Parts: sequence; structure tokens; C-alpha cells
Amino acid sequence: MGTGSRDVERMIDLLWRTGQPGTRGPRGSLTVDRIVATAIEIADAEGLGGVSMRKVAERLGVTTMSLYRYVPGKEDLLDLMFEMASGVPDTDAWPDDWRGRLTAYALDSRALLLGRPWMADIPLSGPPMGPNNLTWMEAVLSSLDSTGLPDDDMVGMLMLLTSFVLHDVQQQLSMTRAVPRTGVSYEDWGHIYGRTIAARADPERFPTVARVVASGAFGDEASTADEDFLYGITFVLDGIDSLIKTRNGGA
Amino acid sequence: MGTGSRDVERMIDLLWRTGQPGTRGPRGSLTVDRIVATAIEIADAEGLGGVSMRKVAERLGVTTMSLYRYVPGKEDLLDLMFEMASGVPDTDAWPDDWRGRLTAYALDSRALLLGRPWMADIPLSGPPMGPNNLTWMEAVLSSLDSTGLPDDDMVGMLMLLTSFVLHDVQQQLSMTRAVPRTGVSYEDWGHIYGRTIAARADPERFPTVARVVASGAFGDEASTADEDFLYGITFVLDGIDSLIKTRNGGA
DNA sequence: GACTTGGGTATACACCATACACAGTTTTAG
DNA sequence: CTAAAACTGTGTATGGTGTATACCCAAGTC
Repeated sequence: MGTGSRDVERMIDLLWRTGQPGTRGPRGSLTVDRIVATAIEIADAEGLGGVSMRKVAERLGVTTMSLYRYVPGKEDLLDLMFEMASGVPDTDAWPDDWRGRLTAYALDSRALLLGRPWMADIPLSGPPMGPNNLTWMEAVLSSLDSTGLPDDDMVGMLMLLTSFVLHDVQQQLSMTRAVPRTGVSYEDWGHIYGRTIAARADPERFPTVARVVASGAFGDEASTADEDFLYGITFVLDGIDSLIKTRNGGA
Repeated sequence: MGTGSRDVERMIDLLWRTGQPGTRGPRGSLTVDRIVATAIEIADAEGLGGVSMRKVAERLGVTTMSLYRYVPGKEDLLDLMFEMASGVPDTDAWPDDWRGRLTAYALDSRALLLGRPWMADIPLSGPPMGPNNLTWMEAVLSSLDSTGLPDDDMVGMLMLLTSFVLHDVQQQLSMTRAVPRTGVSYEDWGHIYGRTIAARADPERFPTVARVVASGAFGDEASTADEDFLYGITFVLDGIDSLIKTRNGGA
């Protein structure tokens, strides 16, 4: 039983701040909490690219290498940052019906990611395992519980919704980040994109793309990012709705 | 008209291999194609982390800096790699009905990403703009065209499907990559995850998560990654189906 | 033949993660 | 009470990274 996978165990201990300190040597001057919080400060100020072991250590007044007494490596530090910055959803403010709750989840998690864009830059390294992220997960799953969906479907819906939000945020970030470089705002992107595609995309080769782009479906009418998101989330929920009906009803 | 956004213009030229060489100086010994292809070779062999400007240049027998005569920087090189490695979908092998086609799209693009895992590691830097990626896009949109969905919905569905596939692949990769480190196979992950959650997640605090995990909905019965994916894609398509019915029918 | 344009090179900078050996400190075992 | 063991933080070193700058030279243009 329980062979292998020491790494995972270690990471879990870090995420849950469990794992007794061991009483032999001198008590450390740092804590995982302080390290992670400091890294988050840097990320908030300079983005994920600004986070380096050196800078974190410097800000804490220690050598770079001392961090490695607390954290296995940078990758794990990033995971810890994500967990800590995730915080916990304010489910009290959520509506009661599943649809409203899932919408709230989507909006809240999106707001979280947009407020701390570096979170969306962290390459994901596995399913959520920290307490905060589990709380988010619980919030979604419990919201779905009333729908009568089987557990497998609930998990599927959770993943679908999560991936949609993440992808949406990443797309939006990639565009808004280009603003200072290129002077193109999010609202203009539809135009630019449309014009670019229109200029290059031979209607013979890309008939549908050309038509759709020309129709302005890519936000040509200067839609807001939030509008686009709400629009997108709508039919994710529609899809879930239909699945519920299918599972409960016929077919 | 067309102010700003020189960067985008340059990138488009690179993606489409347009942009005339300028006839004044000596003809270059390299081409964008050769550079990108070489970078892809390295990525195939060593992963995205193995790709460095130095290594690409070395393999081409030139200095590092000469690459910058052809490519603005590493980030753009990565985008070019993605575009080139994307290739073009074999739509002839796709079925005729929209559902079959979208399934084929999901499977094919997933296979592509799993075959070249580094593609999923490239941080996306905007909507698809290269010819190959537009071809993929065209394949999906044209498949949706027969459903009678309005253009906006078609775009939404495209994004939904794409984000689902990408997220699924990233998740699977993060788990299979942990195998050599931890000795935990993908099939075992459900167990590990379940056991871990079960051990930490207080059923008082995470009742639904605890129940769902205990029920084995996270792949506890040693399901294959492909099974999981097919299962997931099913209800994405179900969702699309219901949207189609909604749009065409009542409500 | 002068001039302009552009390709490839060499050098240099600033930075990165982390392996390793070691000194100092604290607790525990004998 | 002493010696071993455990543990922390440091210093140093390794082997990378992307890319700015200045330069020389070949190739076309006038």
C-alpha cells in the first residue's frame, strides 16, 4: 500500500501546512506562508515573470538557497501561490438555484483570475489539491448536487466550466496585454482580427471563416470582454441544462 | 485607418511567410521555415524546455544572434512552431454529420497535442491567425454550418470545444509527466487523488467533494485517459445539441 | 565606384534555478 | 555532561537563459 509518490505527499503537506517541523535543529526563521505571500506580492507587482527565487529571498532578507529549506523548487512555489491566492469563494452571496450559482462561480473565478493575471500564467500541474481550491470545487459540486445529475456528470461539468473560464481569461489576457505594446484595445481586437483574416483568408479556402468574420461574430461591434464572457457562459449553462433534462427525462 | 499594431502585422507576415525579403543586401542563408522546423525538432526530442535560441542556432550552424534577423524573439518563434506543427486536419476522413465531425475534430486535435506535448505548453498569445490554424478553424465552423446555428453561437461552440480539448490535454499531461518522477500512472491517479482527498478533506467541510471522490467519479475504476476524454466530449456535444434544438425550436 | 542595405558574428550583460559543501545552532541520547 | 544527530542559513559555483550592441562584410543600386 501507498508505495511511491513521495513528491505528491510532500506537496500535499505543503499545501495543507501539515507535516510537523521536526524538533531537532534550530527553529527556522521563515515560514512557507511568509515565502508564498512574498512571492505573491512580487507577482502582483511585476507579474509572474518577476517572480524569481532570488527576488523572493531578497525581499525576505535571506539568501536564495534558504528558500529551498522550505519549498522543493520554484514550480512548487508557484502551485502554492496559486492555492493561497485562490482564497475562498463567497458562496453566501451566491443565488440559490444551480444556474445562478454556476454563473456566480464563473464570474467570481474569472474576476479572481483577471485581478491576479499571473494566476492564469501558472502552468497547471495537476488536479486541485489544496484546501482553498477544494473549497471552490466543493462550491461547484454542491451547487450541481440539486440537479440530480450523477456524480460523473457533475465532475464533467465542473471541468467543462473551469476550462472554459480559464481559457477565456487566458485569451482575454493575451489580448489586453498586447495593448501597451501595440495600442490595440480589447474592443478593437475584433476589428483588427477581422481585418487581418479578411485580408489574408482567401474566401475560397476559408469560406466559413471569412463569412463568420465578416458577419462580426468575433466581436466586431466593439463588444466588451465581459459581454463576450457572459454570452459564452450562457450556452455552457444551456448545455448543462440540456444534459440535466436528458438525464432526468427521456432519450 | 490601420494605426498602431506593427507587431501584429509583422507576426502575420511571418505566419503567412509573406513580406518580401528586400533585395538589397546579401541573401540570407536561413529561412523562417528552417528555423522553425529546427526548433520543432528540438522540442520533439527534448520538450519545450529544451528549445533555446542557442540550441536552435547551434543546430543550424550559425550564431545565436543571427536568428534574430528572421524572428523577432523567442515568444514569436514559439507561435510559429505551434502554427507549423499544427499542420492541417484530414477532414476527408471525417464523417458527414456535425456531431461526428466535431468528435473527429476533438479527437484529432487532441491526438495532435498528445503527440507533440510541447504544443500544449506554449502559452497562447492570441487568437489563431496562421494559415494552418485557420484551416482547423474552418473545419470546425463549416461543420457547424449545417446546424443552422447563428454565427455567434458557432464561434462560441468552437471556443468551448477548443478550450475543453486543450484543458483536458494539459491535465492529462501534467499527470503522465509525473509518472517518471513519482511512479504513478495515469490510471492510478484517480486512486491517489481519491485517497489524498479522502485523507485530508473533512467530510464536514467538503461533503460533496468527499462523496463524489468516494463514489469513484474521478476515475477510480482505473479508467483510461481516452475513455475519460470520450466521456467528457460526449456531453459537450450534448450541450451543443441542446443549443441547436433550442435555437431551432422553442424557448 | 560610392553608397546603402542587410546578413552573420562576437562580445557582453543581466539574470536564472539549483547542486554542494560547510558553519552554526539546537535538541536529544547515552 | 558530553557527544551525536538533526536542522538552518550561507557562500560558492555550475551551467544555463534571452537579447542589446557594435561590428565587418557581401550584395545589390545609383
